[in-house]
Amino acid sequence: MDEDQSLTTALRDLSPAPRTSLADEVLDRLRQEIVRGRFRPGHRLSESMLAEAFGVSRGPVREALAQLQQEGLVKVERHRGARVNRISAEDVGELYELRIDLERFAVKRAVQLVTDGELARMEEVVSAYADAVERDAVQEAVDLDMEFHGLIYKAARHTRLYSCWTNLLRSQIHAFVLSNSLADSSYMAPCVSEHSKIRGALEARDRERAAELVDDHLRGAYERLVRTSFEGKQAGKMRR
Amino acid sequence: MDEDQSLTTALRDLSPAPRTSLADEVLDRLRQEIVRGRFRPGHRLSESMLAEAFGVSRGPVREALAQLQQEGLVKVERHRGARVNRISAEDVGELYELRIDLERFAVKRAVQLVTDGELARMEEVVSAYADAVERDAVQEAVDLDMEFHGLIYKAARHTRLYSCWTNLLRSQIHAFVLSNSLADSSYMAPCVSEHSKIRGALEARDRERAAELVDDHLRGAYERLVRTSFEGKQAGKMRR
DNA sequence: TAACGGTAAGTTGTTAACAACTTACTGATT
DNA sequence: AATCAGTAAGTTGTTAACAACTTACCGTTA
Repeated sequence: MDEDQSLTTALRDLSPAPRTSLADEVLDRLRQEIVRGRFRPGHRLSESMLAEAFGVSRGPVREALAQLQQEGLVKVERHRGARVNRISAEDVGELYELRIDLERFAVKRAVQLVTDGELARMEEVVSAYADAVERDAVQEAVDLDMEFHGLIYKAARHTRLYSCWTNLLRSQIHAFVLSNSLADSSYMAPCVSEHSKIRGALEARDRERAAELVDDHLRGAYERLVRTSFEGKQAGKMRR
Repeated sequence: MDEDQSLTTALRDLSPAPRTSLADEVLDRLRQEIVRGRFRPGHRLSESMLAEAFGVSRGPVREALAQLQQEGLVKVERHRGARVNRISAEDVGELYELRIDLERFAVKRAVQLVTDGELARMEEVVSAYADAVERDAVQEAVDLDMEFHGLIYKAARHTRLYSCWTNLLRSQIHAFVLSNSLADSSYMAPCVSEHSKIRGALEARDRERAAELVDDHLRGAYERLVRTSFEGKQAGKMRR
């Protein structure tokens, strides 16, 4: 039916967000506050204080804190409350060792499954990233960095793999990369062309090259991160 | 001080569980009920019904359901409640594809980090597993299977990797392997010697052999699982 | 007959109050 | 001075009640 067709087409453009729960809103805002460094590591996150600040009751706040613990941004101790996690050199080592393994896995699947729309979006993100780096818009650039890598995971069409990224890796990596980039703005420059090359390998459906590029990109990024954030400490070279 | 020494030694043996939260108790019991098949896929899990059944209020039940969703055992939909997940052929494919990658990763680390105590415990578990298989004690055997693989992840000393196992893989795999083994008791027999060989490679600190054995073990197990549970459907061979 | 509006039952989302626990402080005791 | 019991303040864990939403049912209308 023609009527139906136009109706569903119209509806598709409408109503992107049907209305979310308070817990989700609190979760998103709180995650952003922590990632952007407005709550420092060690800072106590009292449920009642947060509830008042966000204008909700403690229930949704509790839910959000539980999820943020899963993401590694906070630590909740029974009867002792939640604190913002400090990300140690060991944490970064674990995060990147696992990330390299999973993102190689992801990009190899993505080579075969990525859609034209996703490749187009990646190109947009790479361009916007280059522009943000140029303008020294650090926060914006890191957001785009995260989106680029998220697109790779998403293109892999593997729900559990994607969940590893969003629930286990992303938030802590986001927080750490941002704080590092604010301290050392030279971190991001090499990433621009590397992202572009990874996208190119995906478009060319070159599986081995894509995996190799992701590997090199992440190892290089890891090296730069630990060099500026943990120099002096035994930074621990990662084994191949 | 000698007094202190003996005191701490005594305390270490005491109080293994200082008292847990209601949410955790509900979580453990509910997970067990689902894994053991007392709640079938599609079964609605109403918060108030569960609260009454466990003798607690809805709060702890809600927390438990959120965690079980993370583990993949239930699906919670906003304002529509929770249902027990059905594990599809695609789910098993995803689970094992990711599991093979992660468990290879885990065992390669474990080769270098496993302790004598852990090797000893593995030997116990392998023996008990063989015995349970012999006695056709299926449920007990599958519990021990899960413990064996959990020990590998634990020995890898990688908190996020271990979290992948406990939060993302274990519960669904446990549920599926148990239901499969109850239907086809021949599934488990080959695992006994394979477990033993993996333990042997760990003890011998033979990294490549351990990884290869884990790979073969899991691919073989996957083949047997899909053969009996999804024969007819396009089971999808896993790429190497 | 099929589509529509209204309503009732039952569910989840959220709140506010109470119970249990942790922590820091105070003052007595050795 | 150091240790310890007692206590008070503040936190989280849990509960029960209320609000918002989903769903199914039922009679009406075209």
